[in-house]
Amino acid sequence: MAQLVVETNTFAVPESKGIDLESTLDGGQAFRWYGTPETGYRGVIGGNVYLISSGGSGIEFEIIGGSPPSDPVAIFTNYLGHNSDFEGFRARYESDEVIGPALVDWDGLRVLRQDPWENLVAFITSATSNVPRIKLNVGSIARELGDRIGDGERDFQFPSPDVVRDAGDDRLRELRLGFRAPYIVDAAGRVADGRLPLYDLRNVGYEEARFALTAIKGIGEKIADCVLAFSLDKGEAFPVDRWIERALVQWYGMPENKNKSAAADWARERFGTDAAYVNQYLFHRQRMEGRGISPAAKRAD
DNA sequence: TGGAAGCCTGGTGT
DNA sequence: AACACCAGGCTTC
Repeated sequence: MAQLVVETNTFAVPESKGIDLESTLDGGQAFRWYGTPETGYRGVIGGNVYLISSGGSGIEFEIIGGSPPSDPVAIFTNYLGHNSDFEGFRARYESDEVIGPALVDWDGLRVLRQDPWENLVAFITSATSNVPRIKLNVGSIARELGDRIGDGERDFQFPSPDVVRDAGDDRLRELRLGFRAPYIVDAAGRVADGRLPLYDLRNVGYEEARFALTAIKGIGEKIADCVLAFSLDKGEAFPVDRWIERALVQWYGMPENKNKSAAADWARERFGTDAAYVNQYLFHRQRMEGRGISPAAKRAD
């Protein structure tokens, strides 16, 4: 079948100048990007395969798979998140004792605005897991249940909720999702038939949205807060894992006896709608320091 | 109401 | 190279 080839499928996004692709795309909030800062990153947003790299004047991207949308720059900019939110956060926290230095060291890190359904599945798979494995799991679901939209080994559109529901948990077990398989199938059914109005949760308050998510089996407070932060526009979301908990005690003097739930409340009280950005910077700093990667060393190479 | 065990499987370190 | 140990959590008891 003939396909119209448009030669201008490369776009520059000047307002994205300063965004660091490595920490933003491969730092634990999104799981479908592969590559390095040198080669650029290849991945899927919606029904398209993108190739992304950093240029002198901002991020440049090329659509290399799927039917090109009418306004790719708008879709891409939306995915990169709300830059105005970041500038406000930066202004409020550049003098903060803890976040201030992290803002200098990792100032290209942004909170993305992803698709809620795909993001929900990704974080259900995140339970007792790690980034490489989450990427493997999400990739398997896309490859086995989604439509091919490019010629690469990972160029598949993430399947819709009804397709995942109909696949069933035996199939997901085959795809090595383990004990998370029934959780994913259950969530898929709820989204597919509207019992969980996932996309509407962007338009309700944080508490209400969080309550709706945690009502579902397999979604506790941590996973809910990840989805709320990374795809449902909730600045108050503050996912607490062991690393974040440690960071709060170590850097902000939070009492050690708090459990994760109380720690999240403590942080939300303190950071308000900046909580999600604070969380992401704390998490990234902990993760990098845990790997012995210092900003100075990064700058040197 | 808090706390610990068990869950699937692949990454990580030795 | 193989083999423990354990992981960015949740539900259940």
